[in-house]
Amino acid sequence: MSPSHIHVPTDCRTVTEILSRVGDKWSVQVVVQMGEGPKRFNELRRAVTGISQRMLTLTLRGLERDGLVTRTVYPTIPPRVDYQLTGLGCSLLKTVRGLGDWAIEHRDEILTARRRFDASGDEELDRERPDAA
Amino acid sequence: MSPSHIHVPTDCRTVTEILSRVGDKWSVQVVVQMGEGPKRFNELRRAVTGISQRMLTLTLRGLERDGLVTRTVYPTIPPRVDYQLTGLGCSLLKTVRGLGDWAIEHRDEILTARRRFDASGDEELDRERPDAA
DNA sequence: CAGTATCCTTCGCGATACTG
DNA sequence: CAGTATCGCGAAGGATACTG
Repeated sequence: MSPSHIHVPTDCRTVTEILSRVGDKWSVQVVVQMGEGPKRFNELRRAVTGISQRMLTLTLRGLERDGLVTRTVYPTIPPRVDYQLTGLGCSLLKTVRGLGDWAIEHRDEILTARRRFDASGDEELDRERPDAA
Repeated sequence: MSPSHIHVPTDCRTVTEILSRVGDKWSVQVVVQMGEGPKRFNELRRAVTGISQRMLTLTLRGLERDGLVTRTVYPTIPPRVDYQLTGLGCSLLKTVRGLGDWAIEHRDEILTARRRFDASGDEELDRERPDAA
């Protein structure tokens, strides 16, 4: 019943905390993979290039803890575990896509700005040490 | 002229890279502060509670490098430096607010899920060591 | 297959001191 | 006021080995 439309300082920390979830190295990529439906552990591992077994486990635990994914164990041999986005997870995915689209849309602008910035830094160095060239 | 609506693998890394900007500890908070207009260095420092001088400098440099803020130096004594969002920076702020709103909206759901998860973990421990209680 | 446990490295970040 | 330079810690994350 707390008025969520009123911004109190507490919200800032909460938002930052949740943003750090999104900002961590793997969560978003894992969530995106599950967007297409339930996935098994090694299926995710192959889909998310570069992730280690350890980090996939930790990432999935974190997402499960926050109620973003469900973990379903089928006690077969060999064992089978399915991970699936919850409603909350789906809604996060949608929101995150907004950011993803922004990134793709402005990718070139950013890369260009970066090159300009780096280049202008080099110029300053050249002015300090004209004999460097 | 590259078809930005077609997803090639390269985009994933770019998106991740830009998401990590958003996910870092201070960038978003600094950007939000500048949303209300140009700000001076120490003004930002006071507004963003907990940030160190070093991190504010690094954060601002990063944002400037990516073309998200401009840095204007007034060669007065004492020196005065204004930081201001660019158009690109403003558009990022808008997008990030989407995520912020999501976080505020689902804050309680997440916290509840967390408590449930942590509690169920304790139960399992109790079952393994019934004498622990 | 789906993990857990352990070790080890890298790096983000804070604290502190100094400068134009 | 607005930085830069240096040091050190703790957490994040990778590699590897082992298990039900």
